[in-house]
Amino acid sequence: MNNKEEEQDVTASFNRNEPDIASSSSVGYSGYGEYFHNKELQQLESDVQFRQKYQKEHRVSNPTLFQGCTIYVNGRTNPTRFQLHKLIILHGGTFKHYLSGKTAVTHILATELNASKKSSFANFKVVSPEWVTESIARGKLLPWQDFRIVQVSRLQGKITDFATVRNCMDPNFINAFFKSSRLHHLSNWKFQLRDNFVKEFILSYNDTIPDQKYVYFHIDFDCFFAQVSAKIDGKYDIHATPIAISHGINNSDISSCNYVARSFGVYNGMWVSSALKLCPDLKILDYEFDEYEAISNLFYSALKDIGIFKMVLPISIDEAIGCMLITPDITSELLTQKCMQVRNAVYNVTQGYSVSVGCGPSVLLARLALRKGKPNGFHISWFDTVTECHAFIDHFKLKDLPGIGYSTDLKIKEQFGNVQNISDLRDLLERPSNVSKLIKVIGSKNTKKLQIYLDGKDDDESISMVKDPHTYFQKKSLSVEINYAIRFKTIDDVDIFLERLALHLWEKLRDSNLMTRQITLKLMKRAQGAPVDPPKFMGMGKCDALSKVSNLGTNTQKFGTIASECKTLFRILSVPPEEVRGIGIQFHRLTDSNQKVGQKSEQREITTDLFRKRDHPDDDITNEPSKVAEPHTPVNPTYTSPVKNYWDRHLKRSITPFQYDFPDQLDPEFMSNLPKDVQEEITSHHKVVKKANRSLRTKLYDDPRKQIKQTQDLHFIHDGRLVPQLSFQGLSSAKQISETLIDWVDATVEDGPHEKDLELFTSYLDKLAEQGRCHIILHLIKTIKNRVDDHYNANHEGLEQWEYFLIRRLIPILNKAKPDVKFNLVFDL
DNA sequence: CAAACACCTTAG
DNA sequence: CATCGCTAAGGTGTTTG
Repeated sequence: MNNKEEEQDVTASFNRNEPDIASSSSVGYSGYGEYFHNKELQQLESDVQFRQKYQKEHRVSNPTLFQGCTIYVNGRTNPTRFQLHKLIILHGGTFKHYLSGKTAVTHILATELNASKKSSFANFKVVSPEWVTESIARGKLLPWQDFRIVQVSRLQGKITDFATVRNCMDPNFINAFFKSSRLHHLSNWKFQLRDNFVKEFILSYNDTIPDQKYVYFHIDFDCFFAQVSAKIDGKYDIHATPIAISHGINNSDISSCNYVARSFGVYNGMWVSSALKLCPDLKILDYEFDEYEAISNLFYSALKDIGIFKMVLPISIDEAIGCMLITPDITSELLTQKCMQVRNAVYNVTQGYSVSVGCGPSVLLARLALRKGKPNGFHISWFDTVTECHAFIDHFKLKDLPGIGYSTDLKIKEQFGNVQNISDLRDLLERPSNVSKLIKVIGSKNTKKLQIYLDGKDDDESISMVKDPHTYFQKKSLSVEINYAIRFKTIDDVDIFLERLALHLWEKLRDSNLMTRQITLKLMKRAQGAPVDPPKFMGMGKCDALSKVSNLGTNTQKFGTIASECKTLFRILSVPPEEVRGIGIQFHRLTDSNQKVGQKSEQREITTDLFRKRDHPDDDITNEPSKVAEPHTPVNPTYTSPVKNYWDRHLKRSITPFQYDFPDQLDPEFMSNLPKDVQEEITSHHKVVKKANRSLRTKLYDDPRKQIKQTQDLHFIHDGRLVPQLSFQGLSSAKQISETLIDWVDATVEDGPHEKDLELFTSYLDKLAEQGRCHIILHLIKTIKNRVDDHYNANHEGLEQWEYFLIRRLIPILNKAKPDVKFNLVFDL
């Protein structure tokens, strides 16, 4: 099995030998139990057949390694369950797909066990998959005890059971929440699938793809969660019992329900309480996230192994688009055959899960066909005439079109009255006046997209997904948000939580080898008049969404910078902590951190020499969070932060660009009357607020010494032309500007300069650069550099920021302005 | 008038 | 006891400079 070719060969023959039993609902069985029993027998038989065939083809004798072992694989493993299945049966073992059968399982393979699995598997030999691979490698059955999965809680060291996590200030809250959040899982799975796609794409498509035409197959599980959870639960017939997946019993979302339940009017997204009114017999089952992932892996490997797709585009955990190269001999018979082949392959590889397939000449038509094919079937939208195509599209509802959601649907109906089917919209848009009305309501791009869809064609986004999937699936932003169970009492709570949330996102940034240059903080604020306790337990209720971006001016992967920026942004948004119902952080404008700054261009490498004597790292990549905030334990239950009181006192007057008028200096008398720990609390808080408030603009205008003299519109002669005299902060003489810069550096050695000021200053230099006035730029940079050097012994964080600013933004301006100038000019500084 | 920004919408 | 309302991307309208 060490041989790569042999391994591939195994995969191919493994699939060929699966019994062809997937002719959808026509499988004859009288009850679930019997079906289950038959299914298992068939599987056993096929395993044995496969083993025999393999032995014959490869002339190997009867394997005995795992003889007598009946093995079940739990959760996500490496190698995958699919691969382990092959390994086990090829070496004489028996593979069990379910634990619910009568035959005793001798071993369970798992990488980790959660608390509930730990207790339910207590009487089994639970081992890691290495037991299988190592045994095969050594050619003998190794003692299972050496591969025993001891305790997961020891491995993870965290209590992530939501029931034991008291509230959002619990250090394990974020983990506990995400572990149970279906939406988090959906997003995360998508992230992984896209990531894998991009990685595989580089390997398998490094040759440029010719401008190919495809036939698209949109493949989607029928009520995925419901199917999988029902199979795990094992008690109900998915075709006879109404089933829904949800956490709770009352105001809890139904994430997936089967078609029996839908026949009662139940739908996804409905609360359990209302669903039960429609369908009192509805069975509510739990999520089985590990199993969803395992089945999805089988699903994707099945799609790749069929061999009819040039490319399989990941849409989600249970949904993919297969792209088949178009050939001249395409017939509807051929497409029919391919659809059935896909359905059978998935059914067999996943051991009994049904998918539906939609097939068409565009991504859009494949999607609409899928809708028609559901459930447990397929449909092909292949038309000879435009009229036929229009007729097909016309009978769908507006909301069936991708991109038309609840809100857009409503807007269109409000504008045009009751537009039921797409045909109604087609008729409306015959008149140009209606087209402009539609543009007013949903915008020009959306209108254009709709018009393209009316012809059964793909919009630009779908085209770019298909033509340039590598770019399309590349990550452009990273974010995290939690809008559930968020309840804060003090600004301190917020800071601690923000730090944890930032840590979560920072880890993703680090793991993806990325740096960010722009951070957004997003808050959900309890809407005016909304009840403090919303109908849904711990829910966010009706909220207003607020957000604020911050440009860092440099690419960073520094946890400290990121966390402190988030805290600053929170203060700028000025939402009282107790009104916060949701909180999120986003990173935008990402760059690759592997691409070492110095490598990129000769210029940068040389410019870093400017500061070489300081022996500083030349990028922002060193960044381990020094310590993760631990929760402050309240002194007593009625404890309210003195920071909040202090804050409230200054909340009344609001005159600055920011909503808070915070004193520049802390009142010493006020401070000295406070206990020491409270003093510290205020000082640290004050520091962050100071940064939020600090802006060179406001500061300078407030400062009477720096009252701006109105400069006359003088012009300097440069390069034989008249150029307008530039000014920075209303100051125009070089001397005045230098003084300002020195003050600026002095004022910001501790906390670093404010981004707004940096931008202001850079744009001033840019203008100078445009005019080729390098000597002035040089002079100004030199002024800053000298002043920063003067402060060097102070060892403040702000100095670092100044350095980065000089290297990253000022020197490039200089280089750009005079590319022919030798770099020793820079050294003349 | 382009870029930046805040906010909205969608999908699964 | 309840309950686990995420996240990336594209669009729109307004402000800014």
